[in-house]
Amino acid sequence: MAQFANIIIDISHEKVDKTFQYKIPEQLQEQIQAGVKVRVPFGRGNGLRCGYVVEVTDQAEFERSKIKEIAEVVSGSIAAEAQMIAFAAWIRQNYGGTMNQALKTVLPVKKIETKKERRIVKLKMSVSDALDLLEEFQKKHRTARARLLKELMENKQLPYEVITRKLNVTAAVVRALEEADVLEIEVIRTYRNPIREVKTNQKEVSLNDTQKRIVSDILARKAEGDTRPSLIHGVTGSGKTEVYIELIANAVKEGRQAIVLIPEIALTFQTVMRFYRRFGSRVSILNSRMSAGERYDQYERAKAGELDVMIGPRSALFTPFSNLGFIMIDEEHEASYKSETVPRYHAREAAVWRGAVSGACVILGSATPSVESYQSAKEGRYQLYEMLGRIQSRPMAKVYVEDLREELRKGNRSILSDRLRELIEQRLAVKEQIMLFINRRGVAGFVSCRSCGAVVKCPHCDVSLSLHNNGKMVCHYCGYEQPAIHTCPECGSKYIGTFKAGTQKIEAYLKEQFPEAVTLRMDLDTTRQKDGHEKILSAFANREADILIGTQMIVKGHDFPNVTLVGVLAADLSLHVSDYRAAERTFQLLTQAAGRAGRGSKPGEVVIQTYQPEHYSIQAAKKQDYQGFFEQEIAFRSLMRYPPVWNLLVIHISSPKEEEAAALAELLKGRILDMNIRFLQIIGPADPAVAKVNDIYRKVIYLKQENYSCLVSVKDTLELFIKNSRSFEKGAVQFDFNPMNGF
DNA sequence: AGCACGCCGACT
DNA sequence: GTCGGCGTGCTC
Repeated sequence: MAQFANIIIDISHEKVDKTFQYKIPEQLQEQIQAGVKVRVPFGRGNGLRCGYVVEVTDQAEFERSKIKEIAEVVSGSIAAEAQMIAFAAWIRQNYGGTMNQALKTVLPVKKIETKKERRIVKLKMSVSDALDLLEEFQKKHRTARARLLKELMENKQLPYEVITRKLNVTAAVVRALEEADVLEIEVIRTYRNPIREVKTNQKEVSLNDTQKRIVSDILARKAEGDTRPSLIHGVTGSGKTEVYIELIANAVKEGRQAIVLIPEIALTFQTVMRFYRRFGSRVSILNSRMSAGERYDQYERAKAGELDVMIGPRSALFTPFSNLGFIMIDEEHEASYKSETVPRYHAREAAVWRGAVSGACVILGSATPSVESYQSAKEGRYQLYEMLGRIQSRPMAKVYVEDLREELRKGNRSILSDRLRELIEQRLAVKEQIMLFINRRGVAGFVSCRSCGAVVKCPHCDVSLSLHNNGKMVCHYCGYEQPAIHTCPECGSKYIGTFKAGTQKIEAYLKEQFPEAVTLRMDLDTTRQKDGHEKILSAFANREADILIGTQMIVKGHDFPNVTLVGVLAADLSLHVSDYRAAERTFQLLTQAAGRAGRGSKPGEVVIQTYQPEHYSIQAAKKQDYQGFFEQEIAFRSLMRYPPVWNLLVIHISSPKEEEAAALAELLKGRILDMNIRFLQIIGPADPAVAKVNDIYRKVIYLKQENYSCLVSVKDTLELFIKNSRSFEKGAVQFDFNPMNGF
């Protein structure tokens, strides 16, 4: 029976923006749980304040004698805020970290300038009277009053924060002067609306038969009480968005609210406008470019019932709607739905939880569903809907796979295969546009043979070895290492090494080969400035350039009707990162790239260049055969016991001292072994891809087990162990369940 | 945020 | 002395 409750006091001020521990009195035991609103004695005066229970525990984290008792439970509080606190508790439990870290992800940042109310202080007397009063204050050494009055005489009105912060005048002084009729305080509510006013067009779009069938089936299932999430597998251009909008409209009609999650990169003006035209100013957006204040305002508007729909990336999931009816996750396979900081939650899993708790309908959508989701659908945890035809029956693009080994054999050592070069020339001649795509991300130096395509792999893990700067080749899964090689072990060729070709090099090469063509380049360098991303894409959409070269950012979202040729320069790049999701990611990228070609009335062509044309992810992408890919991939995951068949928990250990990190890792491993869990596979401690960052040394341990909740309980045990062990004061430990990115 | 405590100049 | 006002620090 838990004795203590950690409580966050309901005062919006940084100084008390943390948890306080209280005893749970006997008679309240049953009512106390995360999210419950309570009243507690607080501060020296023991005045009763409202607060929310954030966590229930047996651990006294404070001197026991100083812990006070909870006074009472505030009943009937199923407020949005309480729900979000229960959400934080769930996230902490499932992904690790502290309750404060979980709260910070779930609740909006409270900052002084982000208050929903702005208080303005105005002078309430004539200047001559004020002058007399000022003299009196100065004479009597009432410095704070004098400072404030002088400033008010110069400015007439001042924001409250300026007075307390810059002028260093306490609230008590302001209140005293208010009572003395020297000044008055005006309260203004200000919300920032991030979307410009636009005429709305409420007219309903007519749905085709497939769209209608899906909408009515989802609604029927909901009416029957089937709470399972739905997965919509819809190819690019199949009209998924209309289905989402229809379902949202339905929830709104019932007086409920909707959250739409979109990967940040796809959150374009076009996308937002589609929702905005239908739902008007009751739609809002969140994005990472917004200031903390703007984001806070959006959460406040939602809480106040001024919004029906919130659109945004991962963090929009935490919009405090009180009667949430619908959660949509578009492009659900995207890695950006997994948080890269503690707590490392997955927005898809968290959305499913929130949907279940609030009775909201959860819809996942993708042209290339994640292996996890598709597996869930196959096993009946999700309901699957397929939308495999394009609207107006536009033909799918024609896909060519070009073997780069063959090109080398023919003597072509350039970055363009003969076919791609030929097709580029054709397109330039008829003034149609071309996109060239290179996947540079996560290319942690795998070594491949340009002659036969062989990639050096770990003999134990079936993932590529990475070439480290010290000349060794290392497996990031098990720590296996071997010296770097200079001839191919398969064919003896000396054309072996890491693949290096940046977007800049490619652009330079194209300028030389096709001097008449106008090129645009999109990568981290060219998009760093504000809206750089959007500028380049709209310039290309306006046909200001013939060829767009870029990394994966160019294959997401955006419609370019005049693009009829898409080239993938080296599909292998994403295939050989040392990551069990490499094949999945490659298939997704190739499919998306193919979806870019021929979205207008003209048919499209796609050229995929690769050293491994026989690989199933490339073959499946060529045939645009998701099913075929899935069957092969799930077999591989099953064989290698990777997620979603088994589950993986990665434990990151870091410390400023190398020996310390290694020692802590061993200590944790020892503790795990002590638990003596059956069928738990322990790998490591090993060095991660980047073993040292900012002079912090890192180690990783991988745990594999079929049962997810078994890994959660391992995490619980280790968290307790870490908390009670002094050895961990010098190091940090993070948990990552089923990671999305390479190690 | 709100409250108490300790410090400091001013005044009976 | 001691009173009133100001600044600081703490709140489980």
